[in-house]
Amino acid sequence: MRGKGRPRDARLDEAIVEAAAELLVRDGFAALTIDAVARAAGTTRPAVYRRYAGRVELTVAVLGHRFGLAPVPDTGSLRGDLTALQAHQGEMFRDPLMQAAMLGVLADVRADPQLLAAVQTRFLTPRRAQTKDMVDRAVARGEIPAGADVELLNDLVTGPLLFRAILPSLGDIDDKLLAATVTVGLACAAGQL
Amino acid sequence: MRGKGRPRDARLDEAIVEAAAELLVRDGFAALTIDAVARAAGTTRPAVYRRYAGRVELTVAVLGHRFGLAPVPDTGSLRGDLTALQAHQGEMFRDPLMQAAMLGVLADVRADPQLLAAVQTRFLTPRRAQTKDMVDRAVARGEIPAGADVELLNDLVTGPLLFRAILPSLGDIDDKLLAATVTVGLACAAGQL
Amino acid sequence: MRGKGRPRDARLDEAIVEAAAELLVRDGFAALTIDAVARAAGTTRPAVYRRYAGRVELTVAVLGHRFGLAPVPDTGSLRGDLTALQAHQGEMFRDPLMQAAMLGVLADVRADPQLLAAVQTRFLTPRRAQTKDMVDRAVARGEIPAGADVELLNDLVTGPLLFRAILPSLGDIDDKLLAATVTVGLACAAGQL
Amino acid sequence: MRGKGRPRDARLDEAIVEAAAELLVRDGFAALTIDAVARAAGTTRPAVYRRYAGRVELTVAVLGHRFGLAPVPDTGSLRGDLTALQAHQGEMFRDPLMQAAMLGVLADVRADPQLLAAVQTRFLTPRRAQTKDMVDRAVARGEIPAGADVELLNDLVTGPLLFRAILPSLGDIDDKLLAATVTVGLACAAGQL
DNA sequence: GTATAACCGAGACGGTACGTCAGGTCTTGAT
DNA sequence: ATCAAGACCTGACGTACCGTCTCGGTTATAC
Repeated sequence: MRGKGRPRDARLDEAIVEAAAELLVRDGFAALTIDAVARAAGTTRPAVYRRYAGRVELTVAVLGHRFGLAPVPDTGSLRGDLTALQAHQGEMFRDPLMQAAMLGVLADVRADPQLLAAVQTRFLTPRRAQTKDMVDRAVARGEIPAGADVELLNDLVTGPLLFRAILPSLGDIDDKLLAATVTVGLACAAGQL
Repeated sequence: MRGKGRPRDARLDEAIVEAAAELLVRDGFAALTIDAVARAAGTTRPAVYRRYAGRVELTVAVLGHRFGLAPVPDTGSLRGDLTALQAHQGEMFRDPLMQAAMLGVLADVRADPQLLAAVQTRFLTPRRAQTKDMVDRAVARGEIPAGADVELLNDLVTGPLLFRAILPSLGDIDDKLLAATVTVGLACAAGQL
Repeated sequence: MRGKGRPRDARLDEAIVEAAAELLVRDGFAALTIDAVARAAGTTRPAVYRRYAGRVELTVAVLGHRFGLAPVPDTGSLRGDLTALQAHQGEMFRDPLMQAAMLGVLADVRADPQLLAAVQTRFLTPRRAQTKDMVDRAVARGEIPAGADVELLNDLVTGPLLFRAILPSLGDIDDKLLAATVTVGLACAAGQL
Repeated sequence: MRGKGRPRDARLDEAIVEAAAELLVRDGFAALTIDAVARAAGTTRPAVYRRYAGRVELTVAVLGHRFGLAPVPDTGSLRGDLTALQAHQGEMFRDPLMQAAMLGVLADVRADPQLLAAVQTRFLTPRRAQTKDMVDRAVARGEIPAGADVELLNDLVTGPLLFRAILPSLGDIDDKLLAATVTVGLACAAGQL
């Protein structure tokens, strides 16, 4: 079922993604050019363009490769689930690669609706579903009443982490912040917000 | 008292800022080039460069011009102050200009420490001071005990708004979100987080 | 045997030379900018710079393209050869393109020895060789004694044409002038000057 | 009859012309900018522009200042007059200042008819008149018949000198050339061309 | 004596053109 | 159909210089 011509070099696939990740961390998204990636990967521009339509698509692929699907936690309590989720999110937003890449991708994505949809289905929707499952389980357990606003919950606990990830001059994403967001999340789930 | 050379054309000052604002809203920060701004303003590149060192500085100026110093509210109660603050922040983050410009600026700012400092002193520090005043007044009134973590408070109430502003596919920055953040802010100020 | 990269667009080659020629005739060499050429040719500056190092090189190429190697005449007599040569030179110096371009090139060439050498080998040396051949043939035929000063001959017959070509207010390069220079050339070749 | 305002600084007048002459010889006409002249003369651009409309006008003034009206020679014979004239012209065309400035002026003059007229009345017309006087005297003396073509004569004797002045790679303007042009001039005056 | 006017320096302005960089595309010849 | 190599065309860059203008101050003539 494979095409007729010469097959793609698998080592190039990997070299390109690795080169992109390294360049992102070292020089930031603004300095990420397909040219630089190709050079760092020991190949040429067309070889990169054959795999990715542009630097945004490449960066999204790099992020997806590194920060794949979150491990769905089921700790038995909503507090435990939320704590695990925030620990995971904290780790992700603290990662230098994520910090370097995130803003640039988001900035460029605004212009292209197609790209926006791709990012959404790859990153946002799964997380949202995960949060919903978490809340549903808590409702089933009788921990909280039904009817919690899952979107609100998600944004309240994720927003502060994102905020600190964006500007390096703000405080770290430390345990105190994570604990506070967990408390906020519980209150929101309980319908107190 | 005035400098010695030929004075700057005030109409150009305005035309440039207006052209930049319009282009930002229409095409986004990624498509904002000094070239395009100059053309749209009916002038030439050097005239723009004489006023701003680059597109980031220009964008920061546009934002500063539109979203000048926040009106310091003193409503007599912490709840009132927080509500006013969040209403103001909500309006700002809902503005298409802010949404179009913010991410690009933040992305480019990461690389240049000098630029970062400029953005910080122009936008972040004043807000932070404002929040601190608000809390101090509440302590003086006896509404809350001293010792609240002002930074944490600020990030908890601002982060969710920013989050929704970043991706147009998420929910709006509606009254429900603002009310929730006010409640979260009060709890934080009261030391309950 | 062709290079490896993408071949040059032949239509651009032509469009650039044509645009340059047209602009030269219309506005003169002083107004010939790479910018204007690129615009008139429907392309961009780099495309022009890839082909020519600057406006002087471009102009030299245009002249070389239009006033290629002179057809070597051998009419059987020195008088016939000289008449043919002067007819050809007269036509060349009467051409509006040559009149528009010549002075600017010569003015700029003075500064750059490398450019000077290029112009010399492209335009001066061939003509000089041609004149020498003409005289040698006449000597072989027995028309004139050996030992004529070829350089002197050349300058005596070319100088007056150039002089009239330079300033449009002087007289035309008419048949009377051409006939006079032929007579002068014959006298010079015969060693009477 | 002098204007009302502050009179012009005569030392500046001189400093500007001298600076221009020096720069012309050193760097050539192509590198002659009003800015450089002003700096070398120890003044500012507006002071130069107050005196000359541009670099061409300035250069013309410099040339006029240096190569003023030719001393009208009347040696008693046409041959003597022509020899004197050519000696003078040879000296002029050999001068580095003339060689540096001439071509640039002529190139720029083509575009501007007004400038062309100025150059003509300042340089060409006087010379032409001089040649005519010379021929008229010879006719009066009975040396030659009336009806000689003065313009032709002028171009035949001046052209070769100009030609050698234009390109530094050609031969010098030596005595042999001057002698040849004198002979040519005599032949022309005698109606033999 | 005072007003007027043109000059002076200093210096920034608006704008044209420059020469270059980097982005994304295309062609070639070979695997 | 892929690979490397490499040149292509284009949009945009940031800079240099031009000729002009504005300023505060000076120096002559004219009222």
